[in-house]
Amino acid sequence: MPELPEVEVVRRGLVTHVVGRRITRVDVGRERTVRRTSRQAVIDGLTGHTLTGAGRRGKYLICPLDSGDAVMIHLRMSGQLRLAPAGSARPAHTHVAMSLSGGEELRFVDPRTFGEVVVFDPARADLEVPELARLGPDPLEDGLTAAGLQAVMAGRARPVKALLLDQHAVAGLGNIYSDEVLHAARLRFDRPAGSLQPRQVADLHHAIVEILNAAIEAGGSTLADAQYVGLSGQPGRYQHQHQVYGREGAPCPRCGPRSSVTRARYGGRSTFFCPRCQR
DNA sequence: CGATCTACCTGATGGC
DNA sequence: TGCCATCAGGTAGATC
Repeated sequence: MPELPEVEVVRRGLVTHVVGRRITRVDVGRERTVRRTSRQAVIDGLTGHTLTGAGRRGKYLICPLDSGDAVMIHLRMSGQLRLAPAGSARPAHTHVAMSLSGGEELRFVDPRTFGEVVVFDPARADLEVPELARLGPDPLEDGLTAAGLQAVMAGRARPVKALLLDQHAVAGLGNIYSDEVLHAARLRFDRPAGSLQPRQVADLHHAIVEILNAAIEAGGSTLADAQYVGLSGQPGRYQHQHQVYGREGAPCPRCGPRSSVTRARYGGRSTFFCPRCQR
């Protein structure tokens, strides 16, 4: 599932392959993908225009257009952006297809249709994409510091994992990376956030930055369901470095055979941790 | 404020 | 072979 590293890999792909190329034609299949506005608004907002950049905040892609508008793309659970030769067979669940000058097509493919494509006026962002303003700091884009993380955690009774997953607290972590980060920082998912010692917050901050950067370097994580691949269809490689996520029953990489990775249910989702070294 | 639940949606997988 | 239940999880919103 796309979290910050996967979205960042896609963003970089857009910078390399899409920014600066004119969108000559737009097809919108399923209306649900453009539900925020309308089919026509997305077609009109993109056709004949060019992405002048590609930005990211948390898991949101935000690309300015030469019209003065911007396009926001959120992959949610199963969305993919794929670049392919024009005229090649479109994958199932291709909901938006943008023909680019130069003969390729940028496709938004999303089996579960949770994802979104929105063209909006940045001057009206508060009205049209209000969630962007509510995002917490992006650990990489906004230079989140240990002190900044401390401010997020301080005095909170909520489990530390709940805060890591809360995009209003910190933007970009999802279920996979929050489990990995907590393992690296030796913290249990259900530790009250406010109970962390300054040293532990510093460790957590360090783990967040290190793991997100390492995952980006590795091209993101592609799980068995292959829900995430990059712009050119390339899978990520960071799943091979996962220490706990999806590894129930395996020996803890830090404790060895003395402890095995345990799966718990937290907030309706799977949580993987080592009961020995995470406290 | 927060905990918990639900909705949204499809595909893969496991049990029988 | 099919059928049904379950799981995957990002985010918003309702409810207590």
